[in-house]
Amino acid sequence: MAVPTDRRLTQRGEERRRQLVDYATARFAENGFHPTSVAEIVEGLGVGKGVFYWYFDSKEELLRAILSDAQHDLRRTQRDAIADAGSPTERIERGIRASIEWSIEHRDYFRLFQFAATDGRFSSNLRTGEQVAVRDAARHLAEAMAAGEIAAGDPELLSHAILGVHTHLVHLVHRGLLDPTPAELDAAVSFCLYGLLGPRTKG
Amino acid sequence: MAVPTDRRLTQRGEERRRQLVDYATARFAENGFHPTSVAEIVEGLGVGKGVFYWYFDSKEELLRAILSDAQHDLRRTQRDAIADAGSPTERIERGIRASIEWSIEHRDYFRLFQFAATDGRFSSNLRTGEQVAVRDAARHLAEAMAAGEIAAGDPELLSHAILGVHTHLVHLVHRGLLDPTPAELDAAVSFCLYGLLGPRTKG
DNA sequence: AGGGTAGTTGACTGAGCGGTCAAGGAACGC
DNA sequence: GCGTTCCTTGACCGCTCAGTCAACTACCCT
Repeated sequence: MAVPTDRRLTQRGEERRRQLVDYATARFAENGFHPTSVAEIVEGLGVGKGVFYWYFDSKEELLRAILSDAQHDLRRTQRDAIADAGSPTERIERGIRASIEWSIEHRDYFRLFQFAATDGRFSSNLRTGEQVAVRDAARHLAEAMAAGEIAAGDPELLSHAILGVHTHLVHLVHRGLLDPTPAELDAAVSFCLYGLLGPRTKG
Repeated sequence: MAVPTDRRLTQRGEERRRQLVDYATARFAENGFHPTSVAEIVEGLGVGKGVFYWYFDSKEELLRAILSDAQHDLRRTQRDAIADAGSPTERIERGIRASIEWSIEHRDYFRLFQFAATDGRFSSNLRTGEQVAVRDAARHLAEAMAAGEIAAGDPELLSHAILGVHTHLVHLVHRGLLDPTPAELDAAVSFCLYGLLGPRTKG
Protein backbone atom coordinates (compact mmCIF):
# COMPACT_ATOMS: atom_id res chain seq x y z
CA MET A 1 0.00 0.00 0.00
CA ALA A 2 2.36 2.66 1.21
CA VAL A 3 5.62 2.98 -0.68
CA PRO A 4 8.47 2.57 1.82
CA THR A 5 10.77 5.55 1.83
CA ASP A 6 13.85 3.35 1.71
CA ARG A 7 12.77 0.96 -1.04
CA ARG A 8 15.73 -0.42 -2.89
CA LEU A 9 15.30 0.15 -6.60
CA THR A 10 17.14 -1.82 -9.23
CA GLN A 11 18.53 0.03 -12.20
CA ARG A 12 15.38 -0.83 -14.09
CA GLY A 13 13.37 0.61 -11.23
CA GLU A 14 15.41 3.80 -11.10
CA GLU A 15 14.90 4.32 -14.79
CA ARG A 16 11.18 3.79 -14.57
CA ARG A 17 10.92 6.21 -11.68
CA ARG A 18 12.88 8.78 -13.63
CA GLN A 19 10.55 8.35 -16.59
CA LEU A 20 7.54 8.96 -14.39
CA VAL A 21 9.06 12.02 -12.75
CA ASP A 22 10.20 13.53 -16.03
CA TYR A 23 7.02 12.93 -17.93
CA ALA A 24 4.83 14.10 -15.07
CA THR A 25 6.95 17.23 -14.66
CA ALA A 26 6.37 18.11 -18.29
CA ARG A 27 2.64 17.39 -18.13
CA PHE A 28 2.08 19.21 -14.85
CA ALA A 29 3.96 22.23 -16.13
CA GLU A 30 2.19 22.24 -19.46
CA ASN A 31 -1.34 21.35 -18.48
CA GLY A 32 -1.50 22.03 -14.78
CA PHE A 33 -1.37 19.71 -11.80
CA HIS A 34 -5.06 19.20 -11.17
CA PRO A 35 -6.11 18.81 -14.79
CA THR A 36 -3.43 16.17 -15.40
CA SER A 37 -4.64 12.72 -14.39
CA VAL A 38 -2.60 9.74 -13.31
CA ALA A 39 -4.18 7.85 -16.21
CA GLU A 40 -2.78 10.42 -18.63
CA ILE A 41 0.71 9.99 -17.21
CA VAL A 42 0.81 6.21 -17.39
CA GLU A 43 -0.82 6.17 -20.80
CA GLY A 44 1.73 8.67 -22.04
CA LEU A 45 4.46 6.26 -21.03
CA GLY A 46 2.55 3.21 -22.25
CA VAL A 47 2.58 1.44 -18.91
CA GLY A 48 -0.06 0.10 -16.56
CA LYS A 49 -1.53 2.17 -13.79
CA GLY A 50 -0.03 0.01 -11.08
CA VAL A 51 3.41 1.19 -12.09
CA PHE A 52 2.59 4.66 -10.86
CA TYR A 53 1.52 3.42 -7.46
CA TRP A 54 4.53 1.14 -7.18
CA TYR A 55 6.72 4.23 -7.09
CA PHE A 56 4.48 6.86 -5.53
CA ASP A 57 1.77 6.85 -2.91
CA SER A 58 -0.25 9.50 -4.66
CA LYS A 59 -0.23 12.18 -7.31
CA GLU A 60 0.40 14.72 -4.57
CA GLU A 61 3.46 12.91 -3.34
CA LEU A 62 4.86 12.85 -6.85
CA LEU A 63 4.57 16.61 -7.16
CA ARG A 64 6.21 17.03 -3.79
CA ALA A 65 9.10 14.87 -4.96
CA ILE A 66 9.44 16.95 -8.11
CA LEU A 67 9.43 20.19 -6.15
CA SER A 68 12.01 18.86 -3.77
CA ASP A 69 14.29 17.76 -6.62
CA ALA A 70 13.97 21.16 -8.25
CA GLN A 71 14.75 23.06 -5.08
CA HIS A 72 17.86 21.05 -4.44
CA ASP A 73 19.03 21.57 -7.98
CA LEU A 74 18.49 25.31 -7.77
CA ARG A 75 20.24 25.54 -4.45
CA ARG A 76 23.25 23.61 -5.72
CA THR A 77 23.46 25.90 -8.72
CA GLN A 78 23.36 28.98 -6.54
CA ARG A 79 26.05 27.67 -4.23
CA ASP A 80 28.34 26.87 -7.11
CA ALA A 81 27.76 30.28 -8.67
CA ILE A 82 28.81 32.31 -5.66
CA ALA A 83 31.59 29.99 -4.55
CA ASP A 84 34.46 31.99 -5.95
CA ALA A 85 33.17 35.52 -5.54
CA GLY A 86 35.24 38.12 -3.77
CA SER A 87 32.97 40.70 -2.19
CA PRO A 88 29.47 40.44 -0.71
CA THR A 89 28.14 42.57 -3.55
CA GLU A 90 29.68 40.24 -6.07
CA ARG A 91 28.07 37.25 -4.36
CA ILE A 92 24.73 39.00 -4.55
CA GLU A 93 25.10 39.79 -8.21
CA ARG A 94 26.25 36.29 -9.11
CA GLY A 95 23.47 34.78 -7.06
CA ILE A 96 20.89 36.88 -8.89
CA ARG A 97 22.33 35.99 -12.28
CA ALA A 98 22.58 32.29 -11.51
CA SER A 99 18.98 32.18 -10.26
CA ILE A 100 17.67 33.93 -13.33
CA GLU A 101 19.61 31.69 -15.67
CA TRP A 102 18.52 28.54 -13.87
CA SER A 103 14.88 29.64 -13.93
CA ILE A 104 15.04 30.39 -17.62
CA GLU A 105 16.64 27.05 -18.34
CA HIS A 106 14.30 25.05 -16.14
CA ARG A 107 11.05 26.38 -17.39
CA ASP A 108 8.99 23.45 -16.15
CA TYR A 109 10.37 23.61 -12.64
CA PHE A 110 9.77 27.34 -12.58
CA ARG A 111 6.15 26.94 -13.59
CA LEU A 112 5.61 24.28 -10.97
CA PHE A 113 7.06 26.57 -8.33
CA GLN A 114 4.64 29.25 -9.42
CA PHE A 115 1.72 26.89 -9.21
CA ALA A 116 2.79 25.36 -5.92
CA ALA A 117 2.97 28.83 -4.40
CA THR A 118 -0.74 29.30 -5.12
CA ASP A 119 -1.88 26.00 -3.65
CA GLY A 120 -2.05 25.55 0.10
CA ARG A 121 -1.30 21.84 -0.27
CA PHE A 122 2.15 22.58 -1.65
CA SER A 123 3.13 26.08 -0.66
CA SER A 124 4.57 24.82 2.61
CA ASN A 125 7.02 22.71 0.62
CA LEU A 126 8.33 25.83 -1.05
CA ARG A 127 8.57 27.98 2.03
CA THR A 128 11.45 26.18 3.63
CA GLY A 129 13.55 26.34 0.49
CA GLU A 130 12.66 29.94 -0.19
CA GLN A 131 13.39 30.88 3.37
CA VAL A 132 16.81 29.28 3.21
CA ALA A 133 17.63 31.07 -0.03
CA VAL A 134 16.36 34.40 1.26
CA ARG A 135 18.22 34.11 4.56
CA ASP A 136 21.32 33.30 2.61
CA ALA A 137 20.94 36.30 0.34
CA ALA A 138 20.05 38.46 3.31
CA ARG A 139 23.31 37.45 4.98
CA HIS A 140 25.27 38.67 1.99
CA LEU A 141 23.28 41.86 1.93
CA ALA A 142 23.96 42.45 5.61
CA GLU A 143 27.67 41.95 4.97
CA ALA A 144 27.54 44.38 2.06
CA MET A 145 25.82 46.92 4.29
CA ALA A 146 28.41 46.47 6.99
CA ALA A 147 31.13 46.98 4.40
CA GLY A 148 29.40 50.14 3.25
CA GLU A 149 28.89 48.75 -0.24
CA ILE A 150 25.14 49.32 -0.23
CA ALA A 151 22.70 51.44 1.75
CA ALA A 152 21.42 50.25 5.11
CA GLY A 153 18.01 48.62 5.17
CA ASP A 154 16.13 45.45 6.04
CA PRO A 155 18.19 42.69 4.37
CA GLU A 156 15.37 40.17 4.22
CA LEU A 157 12.93 42.64 2.75
CA LEU A 158 15.45 43.60 0.10
CA SER A 159 16.19 39.96 -0.68
CA HIS A 160 12.51 39.43 -1.28
CA ALA A 161 12.37 42.49 -3.49
CA ILE A 162 15.16 41.06 -5.61
CA LEU A 163 13.41 37.72 -5.71
CA GLY A 164 10.30 39.52 -6.93
CA VAL A 165 12.16 41.15 -9.80
CA HIS A 166 13.78 37.86 -10.70
CA THR A 167 10.52 35.94 -10.65
CA HIS A 168 8.62 38.42 -12.73
CA LEU A 169 11.28 38.84 -15.37
CA VAL A 170 11.72 35.11 -15.79
CA HIS A 171 7.99 34.91 -16.24
CA LEU A 172 8.28 37.44 -19.05
CA VAL A 173 11.02 35.46 -20.72
CA HIS A 174 8.93 32.30 -20.60
CA ARG A 175 6.00 34.14 -22.08
CA GLY A 176 8.20 35.27 -24.94
CA LEU A 177 7.80 38.95 -24.03
CA LEU A 178 11.45 39.41 -23.22
CA ASP A 179 14.59 38.09 -24.85
CA PRO A 180 17.08 36.99 -22.23
CA THR A 181 19.94 38.86 -23.87
CA PRO A 182 22.91 39.88 -21.73
CA ALA A 183 21.79 43.49 -22.08
CA GLU A 184 18.34 42.77 -20.69
CA LEU A 185 19.75 40.74 -17.83
CA ASP A 186 22.18 43.53 -17.08
CA ALA A 187 19.34 46.01 -16.94
CA ALA A 188 17.44 43.82 -14.48
CA VAL A 189 20.48 43.23 -12.31
CA SER A 190 21.28 46.92 -12.47
CA PHE A 191 17.77 47.80 -11.32
CA CYS A 192 18.27 45.60 -8.30
CA LEU A 193 21.74 46.84 -7.51
CA TYR A 194 20.83 50.52 -7.73
CA GLY A 195 17.72 49.76 -5.71
CA LEU A 196 20.04 48.38 -3.05
CA LEU A 197 22.48 51.21 -3.43
CA GLY A 198 19.86 53.69 -2.36
CA PRO A 199 20.50 57.37 -1.70
CA ARG A 200 24.13 58.26 -2.30
CA THR A 201 26.02 61.47 -1.98
CA LYS A 202 28.11 60.49 -4.90
CA GLY A 203 28.11 57.76 -7.62
CA MET B 1 -28.48 26.13 -22.13
CA ALA B 2 -26.17 29.03 -22.81
CA VAL B 3 -26.63 32.07 -20.60
CA PRO B 4 -27.33 35.06 -22.87
CA THR B 5 -24.85 37.84 -22.34
CA ASP B 6 -27.58 40.45 -22.18
CA ARG B 7 -29.97 38.68 -19.83
CA ARG B 8 -32.12 41.09 -17.86
CA LEU B 9 -31.71 40.46 -14.16
CA THR B 10 -34.19 41.66 -11.59
CA GLN B 11 -32.89 43.03 -8.34
CA ARG B 12 -33.34 39.59 -6.87
CA GLY B 13 -31.31 38.17 -9.72
CA GLU B 14 -28.54 40.70 -9.29
CA GLU B 15 -28.30 39.89 -5.62
CA ARG B 16 -28.14 36.17 -6.25
CA ARG B 17 -25.46 36.63 -8.86
CA ARG B 18 -23.48 38.77 -6.45
CA GLN B 19 -23.78 36.07 -3.78
CA LEU B 20 -22.44 33.46 -6.17
CA VAL B 21 -19.56 35.64 -7.30
CA ASP B 22 -18.61 36.66 -3.77
CA TYR B 23 -18.83 33.22 -2.27
CA ALA B 24 -17.01 31.59 -5.17
CA THR B 25 -14.29 34.23 -5.00
CA ALA B 26 -13.68 33.38 -1.38
CA ARG B 27 -13.71 29.64 -1.96
CA PHE B 28 -11.51 29.75 -5.05
CA ALA B 29 -9.01 31.94 -3.25
CA GLU B 30 -9.02 29.84 -0.11
CA ASN B 31 -9.18 26.34 -1.52
CA GLY B 32 -8.12 26.70 -5.13
CA PHE B 33 -10.11 26.79 -8.33
CA HIS B 34 -9.91 23.16 -9.36
CA PRO B 35 -10.45 21.65 -5.92
CA THR B 36 -13.56 23.79 -5.37
CA SER B 37 -16.62 22.14 -6.87
CA VAL B 38 -19.79 23.77 -8.09
CA ALA B 39 -21.64 21.59 -5.58
CA GLU B 40 -19.60 23.12 -2.77
CA ILE B 41 -20.50 26.61 -3.90
CA VAL B 42 -24.24 26.07 -4.14
CA GLU B 43 -24.33 24.10 -0.90
CA GLY B 44 -22.45 26.87 0.83
CA LEU B 45 -25.19 29.26 -0.19
CA GLY B 46 -27.97 26.74 0.49
CA VAL B 47 -29.37 26.83 -3.02
CA GLY B 48 -30.00 24.27 -5.73
CA LYS B 49 -27.44 23.48 -8.36
CA GLY B 50 -29.55 24.89 -11.16
CA VAL B 51 -29.10 28.36 -9.70
CA PHE B 52 -25.44 28.27 -10.61
CA TYR B 53 -26.15 27.39 -14.21
CA TRP B 54 -28.87 29.98 -14.44
CA TYR B 55 -26.23 32.68 -14.00
CA PHE B 56 -23.12 31.06 -15.47
CA ASP B 57 -22.38 28.70 -18.31
CA SER B 58 -19.59 26.98 -16.46
CA LYS B 59 -17.24 27.16 -13.53
CA GLU B 60 -14.59 28.52 -15.90
CA GLU B 61 -16.80 31.35 -17.04
CA LEU B 62 -17.44 32.32 -13.43
CA LEU B 63 -13.74 32.63 -12.72
CA ARG B 64 -13.30 34.68 -15.84
CA ALA B 65 -16.04 37.04 -14.67
CA ILE B 66 -14.37 37.36 -11.28
CA LEU B 67 -11.00 38.10 -12.85
CA SER B 68 -12.53 40.69 -15.11
CA ASP B 69 -14.28 42.42 -12.20
CA ALA B 70 -11.08 42.47 -10.22
CA GLN B 71 -9.04 43.92 -13.05
CA HIS B 72 -11.49 46.72 -13.62
CA ASP B 73 -11.54 47.54 -9.94
CA LEU B 74 -7.76 47.66 -9.75
CA ARG B 75 -7.51 49.79 -12.84
CA ARG B 76 -10.04 52.28 -11.52
CA THR B 77 -8.14 52.52 -8.25
CA GLN B 78 -4.88 53.17 -10.07
CA ARG B 79 -6.42 55.87 -12.24
CA ASP B 80 -7.90 57.65 -9.25
CA ALA B 81 -4.62 57.45 -7.38
CA ILE B 82 -2.53 59.18 -10.01
CA ALA B 83 -5.18 61.64 -11.10
CA ASP B 84 -3.86 64.64 -9.19
CA ALA B 85 -0.13 63.99 -9.31
CA GLY B 86 2.20 66.65 -10.55
CA SER B 87 5.27 65.04 -12.03
CA PRO B 88 5.80 61.74 -13.86
CA THR B 89 7.85 60.44 -10.94
CA GLU B 90 5.05 61.28 -8.57
CA ARG B 91 2.59 59.42 -10.78
CA ILE B 92 4.87 56.39 -10.71
CA GLU B 93 5.21 56.47 -6.97
CA ARG B 94 1.49 56.92 -6.38
CA GLY B 95 0.72 54.17 -8.84
CA ILE B 96 3.02 51.77 -7.04
CA ARG B 97 1.58 52.64 -3.66
CA ALA B 98 -2.01 52.37 -4.85
CA SER B 99 -1.37 48.98 -6.44
CA ILE B 100 0.27 47.63 -3.33
CA GLU B 101 -2.48 48.88 -1.09
CA TRP B 102 -5.18 47.50 -3.36
CA SER B 103 -3.49 44.12 -3.51
CA ILE B 104 -3.15 43.97 0.25
CA GLU B 105 -6.76 44.91 0.71
CA HIS B 106 -8.12 42.54 -1.94
CA ARG B 107 -6.35 39.42 -0.85
CA ASP B 108 -8.74 37.07 -2.62
CA TYR B 109 -8.46 38.85 -5.94
CA PHE B 110 -4.71 38.88 -5.63
CA ARG B 111 -4.55 35.15 -5.00
CA LEU B 112 -6.81 34.49 -7.97
CA PHE B 113 -4.55 36.60 -10.17
CA GLN B 114 -1.62 34.54 -8.99
CA PHE B 115 -3.39 31.30 -9.77
CA ALA B 116 -4.75 32.47 -13.11
CA ALA B 117 -1.24 33.38 -14.19
CA THR B 118 -0.22 29.75 -13.77
CA ASP B 119 -3.09 28.26 -15.74
CA GLY B 120 -3.14 28.46 -19.52
CA ARG B 121 -6.94 28.54 -19.50
CA PHE B 122 -6.96 31.88 -17.71
CA SER B 123 -3.62 33.54 -18.19
CA SER B 124 -4.78 35.11 -21.44
CA ASN B 125 -7.47 36.94 -19.48
CA LEU B 126 -4.82 38.55 -17.34
CA ARG B 127 -2.46 39.50 -20.12
CA THR B 128 -4.58 42.23 -21.61
CA GLY B 129 -5.08 43.94 -18.28
CA GLU B 130 -1.47 43.58 -17.28
CA GLN B 131 -0.33 44.88 -20.62
CA VAL B 132 -2.51 47.95 -20.30
CA ALA B 133 -1.22 48.66 -16.80
CA VAL B 134 2.39 48.11 -17.81
CA ARG B 135 2.10 50.26 -20.93
CA ASP B 136 0.59 52.96 -18.78
CA ALA B 137 3.35 52.81 -16.22
CA ALA B 138 5.92 52.65 -19.00
CA ARG B 139 4.53 55.87 -20.43
CA HIS B 140 5.08 57.65 -17.15
CA LEU B 141 8.56 56.19 -16.91
CA ALA B 142 9.36 57.41 -20.41
CA GLU B 143 8.16 60.87 -19.47
CA ALA B 144 10.26 60.82 -16.33
CA MET B 145 13.26 59.81 -18.42
CA ALA B 146 12.62 62.60 -20.88
CA ALA B 147 12.40 65.03 -17.97
CA GLY B 148 15.69 63.71 -16.65
CA GLU B 149 14.08 62.58 -13.41
CA ILE B 150 15.31 59.01 -13.74
CA ALA B 151 18.00 57.19 -15.69
CA ALA B 152 17.38 56.14 -19.27
CA GLY B 153 16.37 52.53 -19.86
CA ASP B 154 13.71 50.26 -21.26
CA PRO B 155 10.48 51.63 -19.73
CA GLU B 156 8.50 48.43 -20.16
CA LEU B 157 11.20 46.27 -18.67
CA LEU B 158 11.44 48.59 -15.69
CA SER B 159 7.67 48.62 -15.27
CA HIS B 160 7.74 44.87 -15.10
CA ALA B 161 10.55 44.96 -12.58
CA ILE B 162 8.45 47.22 -10.37
CA LEU B 163 5.48 44.94 -10.83
CA GLY B 164 7.66 42.05 -9.73
CA VAL B 165 8.65 43.80 -6.52
CA HIS B 166 5.07 44.76 -5.85
CA THR B 167 3.76 41.25 -6.44
CA HIS B 168 6.30 39.53 -4.30
CA LEU B 169 6.00 41.91 -1.36
CA VAL B 170 2.23 41.70 -1.34
CA HIS B 171 2.63 37.95 -1.28
CA LEU B 172 4.77 38.31 1.83
CA VAL B 173 2.21 40.49 3.51
CA HIS B 174 -0.52 37.96 2.83
CA ARG B 175 1.64 35.21 4.22
CA GLY B 176 2.10 37.21 7.39
CA LEU B 177 5.84 37.51 6.87
CA LEU B 178 5.74 41.26 6.49
CA ASP B 179 3.76 43.95 8.25
CA PRO B 180 2.49 46.50 5.77
CA THR B 181 3.65 49.42 7.89
CA PRO B 182 4.34 52.74 6.19
CA ALA B 183 8.04 52.21 6.84
CA GLU B 184 8.06 48.87 5.03
CA LEU B 185 6.13 50.25 2.12
CA ASP B 186 8.49 53.20 1.94
CA ALA B 187 11.42 50.80 1.82
CA ALA B 188 9.87 48.88 -1.05
CA VAL B 189 8.97 52.01 -2.98
CA SER B 190 12.42 53.38 -2.31
CA PHE B 191 14.02 50.21 -3.68
CA CYS B 192 12.07 50.70 -6.89
CA LEU B 193 12.76 54.39 -7.18
CA TYR B 194 16.48 54.06 -6.63
CA GLY B 195 16.51 51.14 -9.02
CA LEU B 196 15.00 53.48 -11.56
CA LEU B 197 17.29 56.30 -10.63
CA GLY B 198 20.27 54.25 -11.65
CA PRO B 199 23.82 55.56 -11.88
CA ARG B 200 24.04 59.23 -10.99
CA THR B 201 26.84 61.63 -10.74
CA LYS B 202 25.19 63.21 -7.78
CA GLY B 203 22.22 62.46 -5.47
C1' DA C 1 -57.10 37.61 -11.14
C1' DG C 2 -54.25 35.65 -14.46
C1' DG C 3 -50.58 35.08 -17.48
C1' DG C 4 -45.91 35.62 -18.48
C1' DT C 5 -41.24 35.78 -17.12
C1' DA C 6 -37.48 35.29 -13.85
C1' DG C 7 -35.67 32.35 -10.73
C1' DT C 8 -35.30 27.73 -8.32
C1' DT C 9 -35.23 22.84 -7.28
C1' DG C 10 -32.62 18.49 -6.79
C1' DA C 11 -32.58 14.02 -8.82
C1' DC C 12 -30.15 12.47 -12.58
C1' DT C 13 -26.44 11.38 -16.18
C1' DG C 14 -22.29 9.90 -18.05
C1' DA C 15 -17.71 10.56 -17.72
C1' DG C 16 -13.63 10.62 -15.31
C1' DC C 17 -11.18 10.59 -11.14
C1' DG C 18 -7.55 8.63 -7.65
C1' DG C 19 -6.47 4.56 -5.97
C1' DT C 20 -6.56 -0.97 -5.32
C1' DC C 21 -5.31 -5.60 -6.10
C1' DA C 22 -4.90 -10.44 -7.54
C1' DA C 23 -2.43 -12.28 -10.83
C1' DG C 24 1.51 -12.81 -13.76
C1' DG C 25 6.14 -11.91 -15.77
C1' DA C 26 11.15 -10.60 -15.54
C1' DA C 27 15.60 -10.56 -13.34
C1' DC C 28 18.80 -12.42 -10.19
C1' DG C 29 21.16 -15.24 -6.63
C1' DC C 30 21.72 -19.83 -5.66
C1' DG D 1 16.12 -25.23 -12.18
C1' DC D 2 14.14 -22.77 -8.30
C1' DG D 3 12.78 -19.53 -5.04
C1' DT D 4 12.63 -14.77 -4.03
C1' DT D 5 12.26 -10.17 -4.89
C1' DC D 6 11.23 -6.56 -8.07
C1' DC D 7 8.26 -4.95 -11.23
C1' DT D 8 4.03 -4.78 -14.28
C1' DT D 9 -0.68 -5.47 -15.76
C1' DG D 10 -5.38 -3.63 -16.37
C1' DA D 11 -9.90 -4.60 -14.82
C1' DC D 12 -12.18 -2.87 -11.16
C1' DC D 13 -14.09 0.07 -7.12
C1' DG D 14 -16.37 3.80 -4.98
C1' DC D 15 -16.82 8.25 -5.57
C1' DT D 16 -17.09 12.95 -7.22
C1' DC D 17 -17.36 15.84 -10.85
C1' DA D 18 -19.50 19.41 -14.23
C1' DG D 19 -23.46 19.93 -16.31
C1' DT D 20 -28.85 18.92 -17.54
C1' DC D 21 -33.68 19.30 -17.19
C1' DA D 22 -38.66 18.87 -16.31
C1' DA D 23 -41.31 20.48 -12.90
C1' DC D 24 -42.09 24.08 -9.82
C1' DT D 25 -42.47 28.67 -7.26
C1' DA D 26 -42.02 33.80 -6.75
C1' DC D 27 -42.70 37.92 -8.65
C1' DC D 28 -44.33 41.56 -11.80
C1' DC D 29 -47.33 43.76 -15.13
C1' DT D 30 -51.68 44.58 -16.74
